[in-house]
Parts: sequence; structure tokens; C-alpha cells
Amino acid sequence: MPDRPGVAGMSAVRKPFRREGEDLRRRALVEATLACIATLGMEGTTVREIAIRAGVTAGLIRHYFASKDELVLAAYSHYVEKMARRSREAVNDGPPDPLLRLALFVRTNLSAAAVDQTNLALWAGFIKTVRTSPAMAAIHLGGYTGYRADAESLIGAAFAFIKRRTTANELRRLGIALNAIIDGLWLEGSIAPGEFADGELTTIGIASASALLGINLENAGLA
Amino acid sequence: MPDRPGVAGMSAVRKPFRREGEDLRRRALVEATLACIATLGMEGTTVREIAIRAGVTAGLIRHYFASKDELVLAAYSHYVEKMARRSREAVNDGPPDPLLRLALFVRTNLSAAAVDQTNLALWAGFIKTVRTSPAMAAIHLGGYTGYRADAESLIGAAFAFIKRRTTANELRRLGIALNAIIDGLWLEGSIAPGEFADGELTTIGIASASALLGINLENAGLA
DNA sequence: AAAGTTATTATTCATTTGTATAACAAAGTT
DNA sequence: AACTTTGTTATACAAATGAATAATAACTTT
Repeated sequence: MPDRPGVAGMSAVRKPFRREGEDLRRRALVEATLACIATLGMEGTTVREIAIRAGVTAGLIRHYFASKDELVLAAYSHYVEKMARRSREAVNDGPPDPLLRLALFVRTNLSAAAVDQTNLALWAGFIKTVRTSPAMAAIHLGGYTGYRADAESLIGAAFAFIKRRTTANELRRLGIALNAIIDGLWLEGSIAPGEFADGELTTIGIASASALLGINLENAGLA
Repeated sequence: MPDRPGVAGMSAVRKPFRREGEDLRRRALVEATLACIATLGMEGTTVREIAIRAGVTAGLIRHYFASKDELVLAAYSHYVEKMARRSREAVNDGPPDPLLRLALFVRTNLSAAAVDQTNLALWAGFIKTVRTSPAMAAIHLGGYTGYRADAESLIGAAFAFIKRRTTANELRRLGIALNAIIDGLWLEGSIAPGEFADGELTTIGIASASALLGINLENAGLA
């Protein structure tokens, strides 16, 4: 018994609508899905709830996506790309100094924008699906290895800048470690936001990266 | 139409059972819940599936737990305690040398037993619930702060052993950082197990911890 | 051995969910 | 202005789920 249109065929007011373009509708649905997962978790993410948030009715979802799974897939892809883009843009828009760029990389990924419960909820909501769905796993791996490649590249540039010799193997290990520090701090901060003072995670991140790489990044990256 | 007992009142064989003690049944249900979450994720974890894995029928769940949520809560609590206990026991059973103990702490939490997809699936399944349920959040925070306290304590002992002076603040920051490294490596290894060679995460973990703390742990902890 | 407890199974129910289909209307085409 | 297309809403449906209740049998007590 739907409640919106008349109680029992009484008024039967049909929801007015406009025909928006496909791009707009797909994006609206994808973003509504992300908002839904972030707010209610994957279980609370029903086609009806998504539709409400996108300002449409549930039936429209199937017009643009073959199934709910496909919509979730599109949403995850969108999310991964957005995250990767933000990290890359922040560094690319930064100064050319490799040390400053490295510090900026750490800072950006530990900024208040990155470290919040919404992101964590999204991440956790998706992660479990990554295990069961090969399509999700592919998207995830793509984003992840790209992320680590960025870290390695930045470290390599910084080492070259200070004329420190290194090997591919060492670079790989340091890339993994730097990523681990960032991920770990991100995780801690996202789960228990109240446990850390403002900027504390960033400070720890920079200090840890400095110790890890043997480069002093403490005074770098503060434009 | 249940399939087990006779097709239509034909044989009507009732499932035979034994009256196990309350402890046994509660534990079986909790463990079945964990197995279910690990294998199927939180969505696939239905009361019926849990009951099957525990070798009982769904109705029994409500006899021991007021609701499914309460069962999940008990399962999470059990999981957190088990993890904390394992880490602590490994260190306590180890040698008295503070440096060896610190290395052992890192190794244990990055061992193959800890780093696997099952644990990740469990963790991810629970994490999202932590956000919405205060009871879950309390359990989580308890386990987490305890874990970090252990790290701080081990670092403090190691510093005292090598007669290095420190402050409470530095100890806190190093504890957070060490934890972050372990968590981050654990995460990377659990998500993409194929990406790392055997023992690679452990090696990186020890090397990173050494750099972070300024203590050489490389040759420690190999009984 | 008879009676009583209650652990356990079996059944029922209301709700929710994803999907499928039907009805409708907004925009384009001629 | 009439016709077509298809974006969009509304309804229907079967399956699944958590919970509630009824039926039964395994122990315990006496």
C-alpha cells in the first residue's frame, strides 16, 4: 500500500517529473548510493532508499542499471576514482620540490577531509563486497596499486633530489611501508575521531615518514 | 514448506537433538556467527544460516539471545577478546628481553595467522556496525585502546632497557605510529594476499618499526 | 516410574527486498 | 497537430528475513 498517491485511489496524484539526461540521472543515482552506504551501511542501502535520495522512484534504477549490484559497482568505481584523483591533484598542484611534494602527499591523505567516519563507512561497506565479487576486486586492486605506485614514485623523486642511491627493491618496500603508515593512521583516526587532537595524526604521519625514509619532512609542505 | 520433515505430514521426522549446556550452545552460536560473517559477510548472516552452522534450528537462537543483534554483539565481543588475548599471550610467553618482545609483538600481529582474508572479512563486517551501534562502539574502543596501551608499554620497556630517555607524549605518538604501521601492513596484506611474498610483510614491519623507534630489531625475535 | 521443566524443533506471520511489469507522460519528429 | 519514443512512475510479486508462537521431547526431580 503506497502512501504517497491517494489512500485508496482517492486523489491518485502522480509524482510530477522532468526527463533529465542520462548522465545526470546516472550520476545522481551513483551519488545517492554512496550517500546511502556511508549513512546506513550496505544493509540499509535498498533500491527504495537510493531512489528517494536521488529524487526518483525505485523503478527508474532498473532503467539505467541492469541490477542493484551493477549500480553498486558503478558507485564503487566512482568512489575509487574520486579518491585517487584528489590525492594526485593535491600533489600535482603543489610545488615542484620533491620533498615538499612528499610531505604534501602525507598531509593530504591524513587531512580532515580524508579522515572522517563517512569515508570509513564507505570503505568498510565496500570492502566486504570486494572479497566476493571479482568485478569489485578488480576495481579495488586498480585503485590500490595505483596509489602505491604514486607513493613509490614520490619517494624515488625525493631520493634522487637528495642524491641518495636506492634500489627498486628498497623503493618497493618503502612504498609499502609509507602506504601502511598512512592507511593505519587514517584507519585509527576514522574509527575513533575523538581520540586525536587536531592535526595530531598529520604530525605523527610526517614524523613517522621522516624516520622511515631518513628524510626530514617536518618543516616541509607548509605553504 | 520445510523440506526436512516429511513432504506433507508423511513421515514427519523431527530432528533428533540433545540438550547441551547453555555454555556450549552459546559458544557454538557465537562461533557460527563469526564463521558466517567471515564467509558470507554481514548480509549473508541470517539467523537461519547461523543456526545451520551451529547445528541447531533457527528458533533456538531466540532462546539464548533476545535478538539477532544481541548475538552479533556477543560474537564481536568474543572476537575482540580472542585477538587481544592472542597478541598478549604471544608476547608474554616470549623471552624477557624487551627488544625481543617488541619484535615478537610486530611479528605476531603480521603473522600468516593474523593476516588473512577471513580476519579482514570479519573486521570489515563488524566495522560498519561500530558506527551505528553504541554498544558495538564500546566493545571496539575497549579492544583498541588496550591494544595501543600494549604497544606503548612495550616501547617504553625497550627504551628503558637501552637507557633511552623519553616522555609520555613521545611514547604516545610512537605507540600510535607503531600501531598504524602494523594495522596498515595488516590491511594491505589481507586485502591483496597475492601481492606480497612470504614473510615480506613481517620483514617490512620489523624494518619500519626499527626506523621508527631508532632501535635495531632486525636480528631480534628469532628464537 | 510418574510428573514436571525447559531446551529444542516446527510452524506461522508481518515486513522488507530486489525485480518484473504495467500505466503514464514528457519530449522529440514529422 | 498527430504520432512515436522512451524516460518515469506506480503496482505487483515471489523470495527472504527476523521474530513470535505452538508443539514436542530430553532431561531432572521426586
